[in-house]
Amino acid sequence: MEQSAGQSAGQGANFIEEIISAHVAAGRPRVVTRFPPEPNGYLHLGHAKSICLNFGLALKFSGAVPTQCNLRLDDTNPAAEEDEFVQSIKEDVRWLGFDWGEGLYFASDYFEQLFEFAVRLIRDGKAYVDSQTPEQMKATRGDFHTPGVNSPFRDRSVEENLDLFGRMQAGEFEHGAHVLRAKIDMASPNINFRDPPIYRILHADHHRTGSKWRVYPMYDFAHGLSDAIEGVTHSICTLEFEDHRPLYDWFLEALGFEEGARPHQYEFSRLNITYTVLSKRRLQRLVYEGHVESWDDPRMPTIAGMRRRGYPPAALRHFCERAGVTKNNTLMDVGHLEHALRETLNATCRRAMAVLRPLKVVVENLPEGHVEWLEAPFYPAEEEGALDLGARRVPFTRELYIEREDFMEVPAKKWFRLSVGAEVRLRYACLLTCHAVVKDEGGEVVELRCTWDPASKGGTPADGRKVKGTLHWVSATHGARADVLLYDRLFSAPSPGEGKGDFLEDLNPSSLEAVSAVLEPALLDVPPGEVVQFERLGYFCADVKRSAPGAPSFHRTIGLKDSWAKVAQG
RNA sequence: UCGGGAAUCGUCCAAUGGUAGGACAGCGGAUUUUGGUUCCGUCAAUCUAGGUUCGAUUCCUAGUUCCCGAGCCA
Repeated sequence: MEQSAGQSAGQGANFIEEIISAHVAAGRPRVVTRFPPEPNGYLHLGHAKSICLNFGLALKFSGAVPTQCNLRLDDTNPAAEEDEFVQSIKEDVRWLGFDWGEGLYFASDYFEQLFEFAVRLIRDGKAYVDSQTPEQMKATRGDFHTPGVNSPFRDRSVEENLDLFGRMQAGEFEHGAHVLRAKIDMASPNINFRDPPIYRILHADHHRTGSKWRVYPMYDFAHGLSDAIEGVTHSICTLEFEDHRPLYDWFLEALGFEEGARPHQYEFSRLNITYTVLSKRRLQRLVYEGHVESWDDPRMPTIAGMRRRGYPPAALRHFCERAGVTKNNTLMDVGHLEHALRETLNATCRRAMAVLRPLKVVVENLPEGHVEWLEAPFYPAEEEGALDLGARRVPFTRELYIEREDFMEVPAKKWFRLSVGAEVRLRYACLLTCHAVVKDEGGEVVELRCTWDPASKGGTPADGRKVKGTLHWVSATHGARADVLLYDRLFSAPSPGEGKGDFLEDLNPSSLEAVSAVLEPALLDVPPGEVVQFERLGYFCADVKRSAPGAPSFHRTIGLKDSWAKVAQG
């Protein structure tokens, strides 16, 4: 969040920063933004981008003028909104690393004022109660090619409108009987101007105002006015609201908010990422139809899901920062996200060894019952002067496990892992040569007979001979058996549902696989929520939900880059 | 084709009349007790056609393609 304090946006500033820079340069006294989610679902990566943008802007310009970014829950539709979502939203924004200070608001805080604003519009002849049925309204709205026609109720008197609106709120009418509409222009080429509804009857209790209200304001009416009430200067939203902007301005104008002191709306394009879905509707289906366990299923692109998966907040922030802010239609390669993830994890995670698919190795020239505790650092010494952040001891015994895929009976070309007659290094331990395989009745390799070179203890041979392959391993006698969950992308198509009827047809059937792994002893101390690199495999997170004290339950956050896989493919 | 938007390497983002640059991905190499990391190198783009200009990604004209909009959702 360092960057020159916004005096001049400078090179690489996005278009919104440039606009704000110009405003600040022209003497605007403050910058106020807001993040306005509707509490009817969990926040996802698309929201993260908006959060980083809005809160990031307040941070960026704080050196130039007083700034603030509010968190406003846009709770104007009690039918869908729940307090559970309010809590998760607050938690997610905080976890991402942002602070709304005193600026926690609810659109429902303004219901009283909003109602008064509506009454004012009626008094000014700028709003009326329409008593057409929803079907009639739809039919008289016209379409892209034909203008709408005026409602027969359009010219009701102010008194009648006031009376009806009051009785709507008094609960005298059923949902759908009447609606309050702004009186604008039924022939406008912008359909949002064709007398948009601004208040509807909803006999639903609200999570904060209870049963007080029987009419609730619509988005177009409530949003801009809430911005104005809060003193928001820059109201940032996504592109689909672009042609709502004239309406946003219309309400502010109609209610006398002076140009120059009122908020303005700016739009940027929403985030799309390959192999995932980021629409609230689709995420709801995944949860409610049971395709995932919950909103925080580690395969979900929700912030809660990604947190549980093992994403550090910095990875999300870096990703959003690099994704940029424009009005282009984009589909970002998920590789950008994965890169931000690995980059962050690589810099912070401890290393340890675990074997996902164990194959037994017997070190024949080691005595039965032999145990030697070898020291292994938690962090690789990448550079000179790198901090030594501790080490653990790993038991070396006669019977070990290595990764099944690290042995090949008939070695492929460029294979420098284990095969009969080949020598490899066991990381931190020694050089090891395989002499024979033991197979079961089915002909499957179940055990390798090997010998170690005692003059290579620690992994460095006395004669300095080169060994290309280094394998991870775990003692068969000291290793702990544990189920490890391997998550993969939720969808197998870059654009789920594209060209198909339903995005669910592209669900990846193997997005979750459980393996019975063997963990080195030090892994048993990993606290829930921590991510550790299992060397040569990837980053694994001790799940906050499934772990028990002293018995972490790991899942894969993301694998390491695997250039051998490419070589092997040819 | 009614209105509103957008078009730059495979992907994302810069360049605001003066050498089209960065990141991700890819490819090649060096280093490496993780086929990881790191480092070096390399491939690769201005939607099209006209025009203005010494010079156009940028300005003008015409076209093309894509996205959004007809909830009492947000």
